[in-house]
Amino acid sequence: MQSIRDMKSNFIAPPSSSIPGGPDAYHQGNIRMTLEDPELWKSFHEIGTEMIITKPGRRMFPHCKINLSGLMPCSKYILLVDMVPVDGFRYKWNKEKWEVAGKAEPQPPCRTYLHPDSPAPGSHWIKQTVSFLKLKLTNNTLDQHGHIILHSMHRYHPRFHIVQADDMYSVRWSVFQTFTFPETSFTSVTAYQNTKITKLKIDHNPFAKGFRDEGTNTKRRANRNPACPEKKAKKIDCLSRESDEDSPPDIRRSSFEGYEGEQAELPKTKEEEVVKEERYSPWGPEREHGHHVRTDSPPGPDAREMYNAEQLVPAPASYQPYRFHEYGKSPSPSSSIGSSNGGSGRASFESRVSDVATVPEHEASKPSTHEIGPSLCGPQPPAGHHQDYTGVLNMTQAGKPGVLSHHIYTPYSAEQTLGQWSGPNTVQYPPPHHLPSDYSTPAVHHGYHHGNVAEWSQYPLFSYSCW
DNA sequence: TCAACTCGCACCTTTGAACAGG
DNA sequence: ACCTGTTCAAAGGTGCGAGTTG
Repeated sequence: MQSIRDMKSNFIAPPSSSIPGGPDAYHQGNIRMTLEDPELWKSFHEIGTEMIITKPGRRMFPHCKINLSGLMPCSKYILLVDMVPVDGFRYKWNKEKWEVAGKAEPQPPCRTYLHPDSPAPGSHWIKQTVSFLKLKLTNNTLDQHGHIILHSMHRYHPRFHIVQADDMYSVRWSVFQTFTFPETSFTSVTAYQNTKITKLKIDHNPFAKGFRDEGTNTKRRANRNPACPEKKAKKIDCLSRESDEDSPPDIRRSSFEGYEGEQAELPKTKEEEVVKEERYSPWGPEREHGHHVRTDSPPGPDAREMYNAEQLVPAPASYQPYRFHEYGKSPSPSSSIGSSNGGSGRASFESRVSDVATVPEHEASKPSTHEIGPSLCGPQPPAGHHQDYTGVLNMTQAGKPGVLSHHIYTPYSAEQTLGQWSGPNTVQYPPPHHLPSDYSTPAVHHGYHHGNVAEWSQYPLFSYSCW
């Protein structure tokens, strides 16, 4: 596995002491996140996961499911997911393999999916698998449902963020821990390109049971079966034939241009397996240049441990510098990242100063309409007790708590308006002010009650421009 | 011409309301 | 009155394939 900072090769390697599990592991670094169904993910990843994106929104399959440990049972946490471009390219499926088809399109409004249970005490997250089943992907840039907007034929990978915060407002004072699982990377498509993926989806997704060969679906199968035109024959043929020959990893890899040369060794340990898996991942090449960072804690016996990117603010900034370098592209409309914060942000990043999520100062002083109690292990509001923080948050990063830094890094550009927040009932706030460098101000709780948890969870927590 | 995309379809699971029984 | 289990219909999630678009 790898941390976010390793996704781009031009990131300066952080001091080893900041690496999770290192001698100077951050005190919150004992939070562990493992991916559920790693084998399933792996089987998809080895072929080259594709995720359908549609206008109304499409669920992911496999779903993002994680297990958490190391959380403080009484403290509240917020869980988030966003999608990060893996690279700056657009792809096309050409003759059984993915090829680069040019530069990536300008990133659509980036959105972060907030887990419906957020915020919830650590005990809540620990006791069961956390599922992001309802997360939906869309290619509709005007989407009003809060789905995550992606471009088709681009590669993405989900990032999981866990924030210790009583509520969305105190996120400002909280430390992000960001986790990525390389095997969850995928190519967004409007129609499946690789028939192997189609087959895997049909085999494993219960909703697609009707398309299984052994299924009872006689009508449709009769339709799609032989005497079929070339195109159909090709598909069906591939389905049956490829399923027989798609086992060897090297053959699988051959589907991906530029990856044939990589050879993987059999894993000796779990961690080796992680690295190996990346190597024969069809989407691994650029990561070969990165620095693999070991996980904070040894991988669990049953689930593959993911690499903890540790304290990285969930932000496009993690890949933004890469883009700037690569394309010399103006970072606008998030250009304020570069302009308002200059290189300090990056320096902060590079120096592995931990990140603090903040809300704009003016938000912190908003009058409270719903006092939020402390995170005591006393009576907790039900998991469904949520407030409406829509449009409130603007993220930035500063120093590690207790080691506050003045390097303000604003992946969600401090100058960026929150106007991109979408969805009905969305509270529109004026553009946030520049984030203060003084973080000694105590957090102020705000209460904007929102009765509909599910509804709220659909809205982007951090809607921002990636470029 | 063709790749990417949209849409309607059939098939399936999930969900929740209604109901019965203890 | 309350709880539990069952049934059933509606809602919604799938991939397929034909048609559309640029």
